[in-house]
Amino acid sequence: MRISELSDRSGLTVQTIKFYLREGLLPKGTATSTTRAYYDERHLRRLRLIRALREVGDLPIAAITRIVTALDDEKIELPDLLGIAQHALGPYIPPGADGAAWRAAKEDVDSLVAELGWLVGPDAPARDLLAQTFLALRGLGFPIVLTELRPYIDAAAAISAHETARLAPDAPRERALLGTLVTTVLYEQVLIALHRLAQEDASARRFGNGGAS
Amino acid sequence: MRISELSDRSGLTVQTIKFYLREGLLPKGTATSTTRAYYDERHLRRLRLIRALREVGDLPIAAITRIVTALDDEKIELPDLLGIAQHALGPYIPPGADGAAWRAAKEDVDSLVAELGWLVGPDAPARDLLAQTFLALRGLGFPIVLTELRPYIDAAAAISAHETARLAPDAPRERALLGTLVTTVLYEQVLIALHRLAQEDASARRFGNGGAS
DNA sequence: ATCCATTGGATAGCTCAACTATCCGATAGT
DNA sequence: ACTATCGGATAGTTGAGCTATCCAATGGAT
Repeated sequence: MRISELSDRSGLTVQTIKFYLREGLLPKGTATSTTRAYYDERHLRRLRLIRALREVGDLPIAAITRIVTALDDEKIELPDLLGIAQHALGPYIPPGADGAAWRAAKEDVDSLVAELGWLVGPDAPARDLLAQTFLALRGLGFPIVLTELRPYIDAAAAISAHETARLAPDAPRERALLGTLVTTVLYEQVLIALHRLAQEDASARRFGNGGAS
Repeated sequence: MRISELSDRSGLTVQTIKFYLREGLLPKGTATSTTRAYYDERHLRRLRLIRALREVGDLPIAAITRIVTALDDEKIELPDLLGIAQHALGPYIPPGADGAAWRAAKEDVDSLVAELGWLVGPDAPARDLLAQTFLALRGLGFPIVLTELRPYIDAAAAISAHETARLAPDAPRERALLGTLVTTVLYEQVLIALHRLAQEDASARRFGNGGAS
C-alpha cells in the first residue's frame, strides 16, 4: 500500500508517518521509484505498536526508537529484550544526583532486593525508580517500613511469575518479543487501572460511597 | 523564612517557586510589606509534595493544581479526595473519541467492573485507562481473556484492601488526606518498580540470567 | 501523449508544558 | 542614606512531538 493508505488505515496523518520514518521508528517502505514506495502489513503493525507505546505506555519517542531497534535486530533474543525494554522505560536519573539522601535510598533498595534474593542487574532502572519513590516518601514524612511493603512485593512477585509462565516457548520470535513488550508496558497499565478501580471500590465500601459521582 | 531561604531548603530556584506561586500551587506567604513576604514550614512541605507528584508521579502542573486546591479546601473530606485525585490523574480521553471500537472496549470494562461487583463511579477515569489499554492490546493481537486478567485483579484487590485498612481513622485531617494521596500516587510507583524488578528476576530464573548486565 | 493530483524527501514552523531570565520599583537592614 | 534583596509582572527559553509547506518527479486517468 502507499503512504496515504497507510495513513487511512492507521488513523495517523501522512505527516506523522513521515515523521516516524525520519526518526527511524518505522522502517522505510520498498521504493519502486524516486517518488513511490510501498508499505505492507508489517508497517501497519509497527504503527499500531508505536501508538500503543506512546498513548498507553506514555513512552517518549526516543525510548520507542530504542525498543523497535532492538525488535528489528535479529541478533537480540527474547530474554535480552526485556532488559532493553526496561532500560528504555527509565527513569533516567542523571548520574551523581542528589548526594547523601539519594545514596541512602539506593542502599535501601539494594538491600531490599538482596534480602528478597531477586536476581536483578545492578543498574536496572527500576532500582532507581524505587529509590526515587522511597526518597520522596521519606521527604513527605512517610518512611518506608518493610512490613508495609509486603503486600506490594507479594503482588509483584505473583504477577510476574504468572507473566513469565505465560510466555509460550514455541512462539515465533517476533510474536514472542512483542508479547514480552506488551506484558511489560501495557499490562502495567492494566494493573494500575485495576488498582485504581479497586481502590475506589474499597474506599466506597469503607466510607459508604464517598466521592463516587 | 523568606523566599530565598525557601529556595535553599527546597532545592528549587526562586524563579521556580515564583512560578508555582503564580500558578496557585503554592499559597502566598504572609506579606509584611509590599516587598516582603514570609513563608513557613507548611510552604516547604507543600513544595516537597509538589515535587513528589511532579517527579515521581509525573503529574502535570494542572493536575497538581487541582489536587492541592482540594487539599486546601476545608470542606472536602477524605473519601471525596480520592475521587478528586483519581480524576486529576487522568487519563483525559477527549469525549466522543474513536467510535465503535472504543465503545466496545468501554463496555468490556463496564461489564468487568459489574461482574466483579466493584463500587466504582460511572465516570471514573480509571475505566477509560483500562478501556484504552484493552483497545491497544486488541489492536496488537493480544485480546483480553478474563482468566489472564485474574492475577491482576487479585493483586489489585489485595493491595487496595491493605491500603484502605492502613488508613488510621483518627489521624488529623491534613495528614489523612496526604496519606491517601501518597498511597494513590506514590505507592503506585512502588508497585510498578517492584513489578519490574520481579519481572527481571523471573526472567533471569527462567532463561538463566539473560539480559542482566 | 498529456496533465494534474499524489508521492517522497527535505526543511521550517507550530504548540504546549514547564520552567527561566529580566526588569522594576520598593524597602529593610546596616 | 544606601545598596543588596524582595515581590510582582512580563517576556523568553527549551524540548518534545508533531504539522505545514515546498519542490521536483511521477503515474494513472483522459
